[in-house]
Amino acid sequence: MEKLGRKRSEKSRDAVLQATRELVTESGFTHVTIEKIAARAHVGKPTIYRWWQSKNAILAECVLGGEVLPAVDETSASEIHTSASEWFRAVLGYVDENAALLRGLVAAAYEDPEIAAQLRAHLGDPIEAALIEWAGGAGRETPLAGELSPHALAQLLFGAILYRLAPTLGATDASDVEMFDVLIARLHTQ
Amino acid sequence: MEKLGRKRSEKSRDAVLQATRELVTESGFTHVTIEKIAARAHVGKPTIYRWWQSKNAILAECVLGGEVLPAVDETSASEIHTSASEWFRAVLGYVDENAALLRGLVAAAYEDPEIAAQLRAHLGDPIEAALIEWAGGAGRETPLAGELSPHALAQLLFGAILYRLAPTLGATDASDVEMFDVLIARLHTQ
Amino acid sequence: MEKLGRKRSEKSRDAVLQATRELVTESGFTHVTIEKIAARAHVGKPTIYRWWQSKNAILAECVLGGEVLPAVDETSASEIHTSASEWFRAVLGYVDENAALLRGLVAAAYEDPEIAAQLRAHLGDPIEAALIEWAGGAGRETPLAGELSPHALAQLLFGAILYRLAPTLGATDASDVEMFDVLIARLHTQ
Amino acid sequence: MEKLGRKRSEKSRDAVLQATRELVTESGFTHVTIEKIAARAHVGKPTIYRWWQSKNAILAECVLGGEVLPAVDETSASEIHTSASEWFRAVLGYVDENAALLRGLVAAAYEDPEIAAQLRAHLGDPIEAALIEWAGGAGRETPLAGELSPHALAQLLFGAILYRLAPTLGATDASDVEMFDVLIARLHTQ
DNA sequence: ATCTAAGCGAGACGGTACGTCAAGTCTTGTT
DNA sequence: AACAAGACTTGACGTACCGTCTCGCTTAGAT
Repeated sequence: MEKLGRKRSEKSRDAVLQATRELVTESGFTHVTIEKIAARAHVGKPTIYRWWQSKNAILAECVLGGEVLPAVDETSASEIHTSASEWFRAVLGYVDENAALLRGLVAAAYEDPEIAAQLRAHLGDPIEAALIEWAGGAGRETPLAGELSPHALAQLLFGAILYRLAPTLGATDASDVEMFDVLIARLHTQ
Repeated sequence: MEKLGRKRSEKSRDAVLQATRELVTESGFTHVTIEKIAARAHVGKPTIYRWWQSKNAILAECVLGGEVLPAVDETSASEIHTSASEWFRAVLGYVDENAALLRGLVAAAYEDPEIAAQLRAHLGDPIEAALIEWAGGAGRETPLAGELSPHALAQLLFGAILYRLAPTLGATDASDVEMFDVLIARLHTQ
Repeated sequence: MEKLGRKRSEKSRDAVLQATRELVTESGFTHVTIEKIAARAHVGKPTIYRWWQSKNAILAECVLGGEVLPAVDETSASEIHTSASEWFRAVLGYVDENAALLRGLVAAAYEDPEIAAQLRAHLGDPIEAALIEWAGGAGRETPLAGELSPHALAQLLFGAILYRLAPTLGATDASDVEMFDVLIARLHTQ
Repeated sequence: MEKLGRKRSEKSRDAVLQATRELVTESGFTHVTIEKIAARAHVGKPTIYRWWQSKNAILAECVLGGEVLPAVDETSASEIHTSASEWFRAVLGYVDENAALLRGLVAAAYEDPEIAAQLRAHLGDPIEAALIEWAGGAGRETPLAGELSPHALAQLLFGAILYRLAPTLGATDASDVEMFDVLIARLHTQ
């Protein structure tokens, strides 16, 4: 038995995501409503509810929809610090570009574990994986005596991103990158 | 010209704060409404709007109302690490005790700069002040070569608290304390 | 361009009007609130505000919604008095049957010209038209010397209805009909 | 035991009545609130509630407070029509001067029997008494065959006043006076 | 000449209803 | 069967007034 009826309209999907991006950027996630999204996207509300569970889910798909973070290149040990530093700069670049959207998503994550899980999957886990890779693979996951494990360092970096995203709290200057450079240096020192 | 009219009812004030604490703990900040607070506190809605600007403001007063963080004791240099470690443990204890309320407050901070400023004033600034104190006073505020400044370290610790508060993201285990111990060791090492 | 979307629910419309009729009869128009109407009719407040401008407008539609007054039969000149007397008795019957609703509507008319206009259109104008018909048509509209014009008589009868509706003021006995009989006799005398 | 404490402040009383008169004239009785009266009169709300039962009661005292209608002069029979006509003109003059206040009072009367009773006592009863006087005293109260009794005529005139007060409904022209002249002529004819 | 009880302006209180906004569901007709 | 449009019930919003209740402060007869 094959499926009957019309296929899902990609045009509507894209219009919804685009409208959401615009509205969040313009007025902040709090002031975005499903009704405004539907109106801006020329889409019926039932269409939205058919495909997304909540306003949070639309936002998550906006931010984390495609490929989010760059892959880690395999590099020689001598270039690790340079490569890692560049990689984290790219991460921060992505964060800054999507600051308004991510801010809303982070706010949502504090009340909705589902969103928190998606944030972890698309942001936290890749960071930790990259650090483990640089630290020398899974075998080195256990914390070094008196030093930070890749896991702990990932937490720290994720926290730094959360801090940077908070309005007023975090400046958007380069201090985070320098912090990271100092910390990453600890990873391999001995 | 003296103050005329009836005085503000402290009973109502306390009832509102207590009701908010209960409701946030029971169902999460998102599901708390002004109407439910008013009903639970046996208080009229206008009374709430007379004294608080928003639901966020009530929450902020709940969490940050009294004395929040312990003061830093003056200690001898030899005891710095012990003392700092204990102090940060106390901070985390406060955070864990008020986790549900703080989670809501952090979520609000991501959309409301006013709340963000209060969070910084009551949590971030005391942490930074303590670190500066331990680092040897204002004269040592500038970052040490290859090390973390007290300011950067405060950002890192605040970020760690944000991470710990996020549902699913942060575990409530002792790892943050250990992270802190490692980092604080860097402050004075040279 | 055709009409899109869902049609207006006649069920809701009828429920609102019925609930209003009941509530006005039970407790008087002053104590009727939109919220009570909505609750009794099991209808949302926005639905009410979508279709009616005010509480007054709902009441007006309740009272003046359908066919209000009986038409005037064409009758031979000899039967005019009998016929007119019967017709006015029917008018008073309608007034008495809807006394509670009309009382509220009249009260509203004194503060809201819109309601006053509707009252005139559905009650005053038909009365005047009937009197003109009995007086011999439009050609006889001008006042007879020393007598009452149909227009003046209509004002008098409308005033008598207002008086009868006022609580305490007007008795609900038959005196109005007799007054009318005396007055109508003046219309055609000579 | 005599009364202790301060006497009622006549200044406050007058200020309340004056403020009410102004507010009703400016915006209509519906939009007048106790709070606005208190503010305009520089008077506390409890002072108002201490002396008046309701907003209606304040209005009633505004309109019907002093001497309302002129007394009927004793006149010779030959001058009755002239005298009665002048008297009713004076009544209509009073009505027109206080139209805005009376309109509110009439609206209130339709929902509040207390107000209706006051209206009858200060307006309806004097009219009926005057008509009885002109008709030749109490002995002539019974209706004349085929004519209107003074009681019926009083109802008619009161109704005409109600009609004249209603917005849109009644014009403020002289037609009511002429109507009255025609009717009063019926009183004594035979 | 005090004392003291009531009246006073001001304004906060617990409530009720307002009119609006948005949520998520249901209906209608079109593609 | 999925779509755009839009009416539906529900429930919370923030505001306006209600009528009551403190607040200190007059004010004036009783002591």
